[in-house]
Amino acid sequence: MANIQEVAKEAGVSVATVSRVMNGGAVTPKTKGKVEEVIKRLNYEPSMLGRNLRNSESRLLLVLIPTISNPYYSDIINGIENTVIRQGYNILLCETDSNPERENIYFDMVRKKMADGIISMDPTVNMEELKILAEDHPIIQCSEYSVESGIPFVTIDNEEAAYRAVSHLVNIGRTDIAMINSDVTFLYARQRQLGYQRALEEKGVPFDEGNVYYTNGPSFERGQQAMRKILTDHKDHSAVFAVSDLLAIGALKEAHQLGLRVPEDIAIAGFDKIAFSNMTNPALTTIAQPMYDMGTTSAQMLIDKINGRTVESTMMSHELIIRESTIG
Amino acid sequence: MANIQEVAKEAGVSVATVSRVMNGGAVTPKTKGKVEEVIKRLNYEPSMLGRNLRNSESRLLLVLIPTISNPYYSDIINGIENTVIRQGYNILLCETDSNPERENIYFDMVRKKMADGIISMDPTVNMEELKILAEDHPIIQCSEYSVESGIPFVTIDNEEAAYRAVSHLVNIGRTDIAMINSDVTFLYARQRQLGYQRALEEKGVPFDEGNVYYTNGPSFERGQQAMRKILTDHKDHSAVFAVSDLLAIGALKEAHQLGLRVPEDIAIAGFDKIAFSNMTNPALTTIAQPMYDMGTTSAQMLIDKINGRTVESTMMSHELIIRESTIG
DNA sequence: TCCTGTTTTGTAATCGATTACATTTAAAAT
DNA sequence: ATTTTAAATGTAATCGATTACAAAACAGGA
Repeated sequence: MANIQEVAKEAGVSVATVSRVMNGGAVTPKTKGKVEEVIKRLNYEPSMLGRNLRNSESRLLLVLIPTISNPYYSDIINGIENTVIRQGYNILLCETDSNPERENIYFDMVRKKMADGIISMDPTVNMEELKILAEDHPIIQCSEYSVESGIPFVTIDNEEAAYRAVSHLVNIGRTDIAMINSDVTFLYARQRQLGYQRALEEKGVPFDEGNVYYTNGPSFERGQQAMRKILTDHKDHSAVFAVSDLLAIGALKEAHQLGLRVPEDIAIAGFDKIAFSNMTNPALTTIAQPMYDMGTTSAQMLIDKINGRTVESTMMSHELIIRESTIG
Repeated sequence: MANIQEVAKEAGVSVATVSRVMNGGAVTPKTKGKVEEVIKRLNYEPSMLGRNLRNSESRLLLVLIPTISNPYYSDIINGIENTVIRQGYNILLCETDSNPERENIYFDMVRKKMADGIISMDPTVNMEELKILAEDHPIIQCSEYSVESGIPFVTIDNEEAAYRAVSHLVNIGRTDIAMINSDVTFLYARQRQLGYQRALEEKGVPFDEGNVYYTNGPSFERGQQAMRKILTDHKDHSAVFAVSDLLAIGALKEAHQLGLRVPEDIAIAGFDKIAFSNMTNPALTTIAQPMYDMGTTSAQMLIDKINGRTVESTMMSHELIIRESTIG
């Protein structure tokens, strides 16, 4: 592997000239041609390590997610990726597994200059640590956020979205609605519960804490468990609102397993519009978040922040997608 | 942000001594304590950029996948991640979108020393380019591979696995089996078709090319399309073998949509045992690959290769998981 | 005390690029 | 032809670590 010195020597010029040829500096067409010929002949590829050290940047951005197995993140990541690649950056997908140790490895990468910034989408992130890190390094929150942290964020109006989903259930005549929530330590969980509550109270249905079933994270299995609990409680719910599609799909599976028809016996609505929400039978009513745009927006915000520009938190729009699981 | 120079000056020692304190060299307990105090006080974090340049390594490994939205990869990636992190590496998840341009960006990262090696899981990878890259850089193929490339690989016996799945369908009395294959430019697709063929012929059912439905990639939508075609061809198939769970889940959805009962009217088997294969209704019969182990194995192979050790290609075991979609 | 051998510490080169500044070369103006 | 001005090129410092080698400090033995 040739380096810039060898190219310079072979072409009979200085390293500065080679560098200029590479980066579009002022060089005579003649020398440029000569150098380019040598570059091609020696198969020279400039080392990013040298350049990065000199420029004290890595052009690597971290994207923190709790797990890649939740398809919720895939479109957001797509948006991020397309945005940053166009500007000469790359992303490192960081799966924390909600493990503080793992998380710390990634924080360390930023501290040690191996990454230029972070987009955090991890609801389980250690906000204290993140806040401290944000004092010295560019960080953006996407989807899940904390206002008090002072770290810019991109999100949707969770409360309003949940309100709309639950209102829709009420409007099709299902007032007896159970809620499958995840963990109220997460802001989105609290916000969506508020929306659920508001929709019910507005229709004169008193809010009953007993109708909210909390799970330990938004996974398929937890959705199954919650649904089993709901059905064995024998409260005759005619609808279920789950705060995530994975939970809803789990609930759907369990309802079928226990011989119920969806939506005839029980309607189910999810949240997020992950790809799989359309693959179930019946297809799932859900809330669509502008995933891709949330990705591009947060990515651009991060790059702006890296470049010293000031950035503003953004609230994005959402949409209720009515499908088979709540029709009838 | 303090650097090693400032720490050295502040502690009244040389940079060499600071480096030794950081990396466990020989230092007097007294100096060690003094330096550590300064490190803590100045909040010093050694820059990886400097170290990496000096050591000409990045300790970053690339993992090439066509798309993160295919959950097939998540467990493999988990295995890779756990293995490499323990050895001081990190992975960069690279989504190529089957786009040669994107792919080239990642290849460039290796050429430019921003990554130390590659685990390729992308069936659409440009094998010519990969082969050339492998001459100068450590590369391992996982799951999808090419023997002729000479690049070490980790895989399962696709032909045998498909043979078992199809034999199972025959054994439950369904000899009239359609196959939903992806693209035969992929080795796994050809191998699984061979297994399908062998299972049929062994039971005296002649192979009929007309019963194989090719799709443009293993996605849910393609599975739906293929199933629609199968059912409108009116050949009265009593079973479908799909080469991937996503295809099978699409087929399942379409069968339901068209009013068929699974497995009573038509049995469906998939391949890969992705998490969602258990969330459908009915749950999907499928082939389990030792995903996590494939991840750890290929990761260790890559690290071995980086360290100049010789590595051998590995064939891993698989398992037929019989579930509701083929019972009855 | 002096010498030897070992351990600790420091000096300076190195990794591979970029870039400020100095110098040379070429073009334009007189 | 000479001076002025602009463009091209080169020299060397720099980014922040590691490490070979040199030098200094210290211990033990005579």
